[in-house]
Amino acid sequence: MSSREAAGDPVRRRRSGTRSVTLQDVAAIAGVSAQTVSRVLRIPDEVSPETRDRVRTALREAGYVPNLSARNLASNRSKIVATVIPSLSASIFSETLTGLSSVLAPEGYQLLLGYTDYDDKREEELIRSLLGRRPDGFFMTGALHSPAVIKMLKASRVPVVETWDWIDTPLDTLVGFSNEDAMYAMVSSLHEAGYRAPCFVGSLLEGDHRSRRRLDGYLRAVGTYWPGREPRVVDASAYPLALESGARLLEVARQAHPESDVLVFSTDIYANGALLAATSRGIAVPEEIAVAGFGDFELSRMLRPALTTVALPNTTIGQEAARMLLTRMRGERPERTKVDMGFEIRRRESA
Amino acid sequence: MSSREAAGDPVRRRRSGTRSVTLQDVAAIAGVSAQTVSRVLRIPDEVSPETRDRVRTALREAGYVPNLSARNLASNRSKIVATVIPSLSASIFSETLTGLSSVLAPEGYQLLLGYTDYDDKREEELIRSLLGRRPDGFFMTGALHSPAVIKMLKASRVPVVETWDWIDTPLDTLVGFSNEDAMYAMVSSLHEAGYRAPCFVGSLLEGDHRSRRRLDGYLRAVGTYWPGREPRVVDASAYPLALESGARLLEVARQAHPESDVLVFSTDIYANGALLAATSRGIAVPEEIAVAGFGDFELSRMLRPALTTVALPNTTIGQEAARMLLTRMRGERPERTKVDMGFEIRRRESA
DNA sequence: AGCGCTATCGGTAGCGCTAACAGAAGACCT
DNA sequence: AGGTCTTCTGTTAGCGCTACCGATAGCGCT
Repeated sequence: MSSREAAGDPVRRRRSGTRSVTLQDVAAIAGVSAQTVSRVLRIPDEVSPETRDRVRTALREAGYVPNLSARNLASNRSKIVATVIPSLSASIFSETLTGLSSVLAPEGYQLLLGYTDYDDKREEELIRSLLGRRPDGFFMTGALHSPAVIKMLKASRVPVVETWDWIDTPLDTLVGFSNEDAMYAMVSSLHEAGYRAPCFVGSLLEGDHRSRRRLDGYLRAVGTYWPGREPRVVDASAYPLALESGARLLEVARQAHPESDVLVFSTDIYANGALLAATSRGIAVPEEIAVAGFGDFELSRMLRPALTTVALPNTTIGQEAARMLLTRMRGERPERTKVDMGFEIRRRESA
Repeated sequence: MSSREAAGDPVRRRRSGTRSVTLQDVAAIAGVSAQTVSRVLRIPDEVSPETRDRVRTALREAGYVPNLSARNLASNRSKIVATVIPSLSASIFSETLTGLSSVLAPEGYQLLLGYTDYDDKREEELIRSLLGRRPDGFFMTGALHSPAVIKMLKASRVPVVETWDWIDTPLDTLVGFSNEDAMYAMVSSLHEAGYRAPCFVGSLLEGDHRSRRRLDGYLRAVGTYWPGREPRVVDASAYPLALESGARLLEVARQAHPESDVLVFSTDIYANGALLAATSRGIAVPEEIAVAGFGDFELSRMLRPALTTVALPNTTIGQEAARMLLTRMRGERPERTKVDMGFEIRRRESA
């Protein structure tokens, strides 16, 4: 202001700024106030058609791109959904992400992605940094979290949807299925098919909660069908999530429990790797050893023998979770805060 | 309102705000100014040890989570790298993302992810919305973009790294390889191995630029080794990127060009699907028909026969691109703005 | 004692936007 | 005619943070 020329003139601060086009610039071109431009962007119906057109022309002419940080700060809404997955490379989650994004993107939400690498400590840091963006919603893979995580999320009052698991009291909402029941059902199915010596092969990694829940289901099934029997278990924690590991684990399992008649893997990746290795080495599946998986990847039904496995609602979990979040983000209460998406045993040739 | 009773009392505006802990709150607890708290977070060395400890205690006690939107607005840095990939489900890019993130995360950068589904129009909208967050850097898959995209990115003055392709004049920096040369090399290798009737099978989709470049390489090779010969090409655009499609395309290609002795697929996904289908149907590979792929997925070397394919620097592209961005985001000029990560022909049993 | 320096802290303006209010102009009603 | 209501636009005050500048105290040195 020129009124500050006088003696006690306060210092004139200059900040670099974005040096990109602002609402003010557009307003100047269109000959209206910044507020009106803002309205054209957010609630065009409340602006008269003539001004609206004029402003829109100015917007195009100036090449305006709204600064969402500023919008976020002023409106207290970020249009961001923070998304926590265990790993980028596990293709299984990418289907869930696709489902999630396909529902959220049309509503103008962006996904801010982070992965934990199955490490609880990393999850904690990740969530802290994601919370910094003040997301409108939180998508979590898994439903077992450290007290620190729970505390942070509760304190933030952000709508949260937990997925891919099943617990009694979710943080906020839950869209998933019971890994334990699914594995139990798998072993039941194998028992029914006549198998008598199953061996569980899966990650017992600290941070891989879903794999542990599958183990729980396996243990419970063994308790039911072979009471008193020491369960056969092979820990796969040391093996990366890759087909190659499945090949190795086939060896390890047959060494550790030669009497096993079926290997029950905690994921299709291992199972398919084992299947491929068995074929290469001339081990007959399912005659010599049967194989079962978890996840029903596309490869699982393409291989010969095709893999017996548990089909999971990969994509639909993402879509349903997105709908749940949308409801919560509108401030409404969904009819049900827990949705069981179920699972399905797929009996094929491998077992 | 009771607060406005007084005569000249200026209107007292109340905004809801985040209602979460702010710097002010922490400052009040620690008995210092907000500015000092801010310094403890950003440049702790400039604060005396005693105050620093006091502030840190207060930060913990209050459960402070910085509002990055506000920080972004004030500092004009977002610590966000916008990341554009064609598809979430193409596992091949997830490796690149892992590489990217593994280098950027330790530096405090978050990935804001978007995917285009191989659609140029969607890419444009996506980039506009990503730019709204004022990212510090831009990671692009591919190097061929619409004029509108180029204009927006140039205007934003954000460091950009294009990847997975090779062109003369990148927008800013480029970390990739030549899809055309790679495919040319593959066909050369097949020619050298004695194949005489190759057939290209791949997406000719408008937005799938990399696949088209592979076709270009194929066409050039045919021109070199079989001058005058009409190139055999099967358009796979209508088939989703899945193993199942490979099975179908095997049929289609053998129908369309029965005399082909080798099918050259634009991606390992199709190629592996074809391989699996051939095995199921008793078609001998490579005797009856040989198969070559592009990408070298893990499955490709696990199958029997193992797939002859082109190995690409999936993960290292991400890492190198991240380093490139870091340099540019520091405002420095990298020694080279174009880095060729190369490729490698992997001769295996399928061809 | 006075000077210049550094280390440490606080005050203030402003980043670009929107919520909340205010006001003008016309439409409509009694 | 006067009042009320609606439609449209502008003004103002923040949102939570950091850049920028100043102020103060303490230090070593002449």
